[in-house]
Amino acid sequence: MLELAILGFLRDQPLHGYDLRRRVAALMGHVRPVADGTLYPAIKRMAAAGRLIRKDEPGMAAAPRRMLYLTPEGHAELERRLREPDELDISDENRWFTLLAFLRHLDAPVDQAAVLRRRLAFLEEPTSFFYEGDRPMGAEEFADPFRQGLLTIAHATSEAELTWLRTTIASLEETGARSRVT
Amino acid sequence: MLELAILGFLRDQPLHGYDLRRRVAALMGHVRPVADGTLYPAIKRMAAAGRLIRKDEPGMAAAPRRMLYLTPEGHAELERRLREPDELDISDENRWFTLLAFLRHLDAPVDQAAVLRRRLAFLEEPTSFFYEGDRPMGAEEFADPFRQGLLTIAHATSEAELTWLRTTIASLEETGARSRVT
DNA sequence: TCAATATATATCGACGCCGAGGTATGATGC
DNA sequence: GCATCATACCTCGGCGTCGATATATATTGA
Repeated sequence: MLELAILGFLRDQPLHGYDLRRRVAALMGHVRPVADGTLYPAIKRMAAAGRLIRKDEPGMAAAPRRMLYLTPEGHAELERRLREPDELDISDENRWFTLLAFLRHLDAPVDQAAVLRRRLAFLEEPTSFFYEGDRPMGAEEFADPFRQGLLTIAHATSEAELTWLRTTIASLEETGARSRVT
Repeated sequence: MLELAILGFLRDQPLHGYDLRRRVAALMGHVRPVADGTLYPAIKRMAAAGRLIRKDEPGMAAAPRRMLYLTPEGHAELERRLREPDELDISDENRWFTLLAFLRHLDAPVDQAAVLRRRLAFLEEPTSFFYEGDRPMGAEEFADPFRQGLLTIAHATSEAELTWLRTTIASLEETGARSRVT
């Protein structure tokens, strides 16, 4: 998730670690803040893997900066991660939101639509949070207001997303079809 | 998160590892499946900490089972975690949902309401996912339909939860007030 | 008869994440 | 003159998670 965000932000423009940290914090930090001890090792890992290169520059305000540039390998890796996200990227809301934040970097609308379809399929699958033996339990079955709320919120959330997904997929596929004809 | 779920499920009834695995998978596995290599070490850890004890029993269907019983220490730990969740339990949706699933085990309605208030405060905080320099960006500012969708969905989600939180807090505090008078 | 599946528990190495700590510079405020 | 803050980077130990792997039994179906 972190690596995807780094690749995505660097795709737009070169950044130094500190700036990257601020952007990542805005995107995901609300939910789960990013520690320096997570970010810098991740940068180091990705540099070692050839996905980005570091260039030293004098600092604007204080200490010297190490600007980070995405390499062609990094670019390819971003595309691969967007085009073929693994199941966790689809099911885990935090990861999914990160993916969504950079999905515009997949160039073909049909590919974007294909990713959205996977999320759609995931949300359309019937699920139950609680079981009594083998029998799934509905919201109306327990007196517990918290579990009722849990199911209510989960339902409302997925309805909102389903609506958005369906209209967006339709419009993307229309765009894709038109461009094939042209 | 896993430990909270284990404590919560065992609070209702003794379970063996395999059964626990199924219940945990239903609650959280939809989003992020629980591996055996995560569950069993967690059980072992908690047994070592005195929060549960294991008793061998012949298996119903096959291999022998190790039934898990919550100890008074485990019971106290569950209560502590429910009463004083850390910030991540409040902000991370997956953790929050887990907490919500077992919040009924806090006996005082005022304590339950206090926890909901923390989530309410978190959701009421204004946040922005993206920044242009220092300026937060609204949904209408980017052409990117995916980032627009991201903000739209996040907004719809939190509206649904806010509504539920406000009504539930009100009713819990009314109950609490009534019981103090009685 | 043999394979697959469900039940049932457990370990191990690899790896990523986190919090704490450390270093250095320039601007701001008292 | 000095402390504090924001900028800017980095390491390390500890710990939890994961995937692979191992073991054993009973049932179901080819």
